[in-house]
Amino acid sequence: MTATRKPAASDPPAMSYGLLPDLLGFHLRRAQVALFRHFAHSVGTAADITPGLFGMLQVIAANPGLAQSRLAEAMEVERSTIVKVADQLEARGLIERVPSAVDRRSHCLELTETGRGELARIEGLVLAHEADLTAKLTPAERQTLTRLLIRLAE
Amino acid sequence: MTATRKPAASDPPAMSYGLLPDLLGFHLRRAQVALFRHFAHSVGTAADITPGLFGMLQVIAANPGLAQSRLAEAMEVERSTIVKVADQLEARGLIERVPSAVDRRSHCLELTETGRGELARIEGLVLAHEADLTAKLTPAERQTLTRLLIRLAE
DNA sequence: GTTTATTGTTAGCCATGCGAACAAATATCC
DNA sequence: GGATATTTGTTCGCATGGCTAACAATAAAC
Repeated sequence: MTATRKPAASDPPAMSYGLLPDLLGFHLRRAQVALFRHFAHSVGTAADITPGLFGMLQVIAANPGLAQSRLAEAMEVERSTIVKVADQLEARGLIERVPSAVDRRSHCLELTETGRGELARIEGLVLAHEADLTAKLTPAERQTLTRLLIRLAE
Repeated sequence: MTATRKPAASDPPAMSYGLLPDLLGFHLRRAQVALFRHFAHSVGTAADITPGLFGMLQVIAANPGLAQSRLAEAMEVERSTIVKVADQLEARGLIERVPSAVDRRSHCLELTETGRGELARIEGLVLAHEADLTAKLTPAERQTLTRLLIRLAE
């Protein structure tokens, strides 16, 4: 006698995902959705920010005076996409568009004082979120995962 | 004497990503963008389909007669999102909404003959895309990556 | 038989992204 | 030096993909 029980008529019909479990993209997507949800719950409730905007802020903070076009290249999006992002961050007082001293076409993105403070606060939340999320993995596994993702992406 | 050369004025100023490289979400996103691009180039050009729609088709094919609400649960999206997806797939002749025999509210999603043929063709393209994409990894690494992603997502 | 829940649908909204077109400013090239 | 290209930020329109809220029809629960 096996451990499998007789299926009852009331059983939810077992769901099949077909080929999907064999595809990396399926698991990549699920992991990302899980991460987004976790971010929204742990960081988003306390700071009104998304992973995307946080990434932009990080790069702006790490490269003072960055022109919008450079940011676009770094984030691998179009220049026109950056306009909206900069509008948002500027409207919230986190960054400023400072006219470049050497090129009158370009705007240098700079964190404001408010922006610096907010970013420091958000970084704490993000690091806590990261620690919480990866608590399921050992440090070695975490590193392995990161490395494999990098190799996949390049 | 080290191997570092004297930075010239014409050098592109080295870009920093701040904290981002320490965050799993950053690498997850990059990997996904890379995968989407690869999918678009290898599958999308030959079949006019996206990873999302392909996933829906897979689940419909693997669960004949699935009601829209069940599909929504399986894909973890809202019922209303499925309406648009089903509209698209139906407009393209790949699936049909068959009225349920036992519940006059629900529509059972079924592949059409065309849909079956198309899906078979697309599956070939997707598997080739997958093989190509993961050629950078050994089979063991591929499996490790999948397992770690699953553990992260649950 | 009345109330509650589920199903599919519509409508409107938001976020993220792209592409095309544009004017201003800068580079390049004879 | 002056014509021609290129770069920069911007706007506008569009597409995708997702959400919520409301609704009518139907089914289930009490």
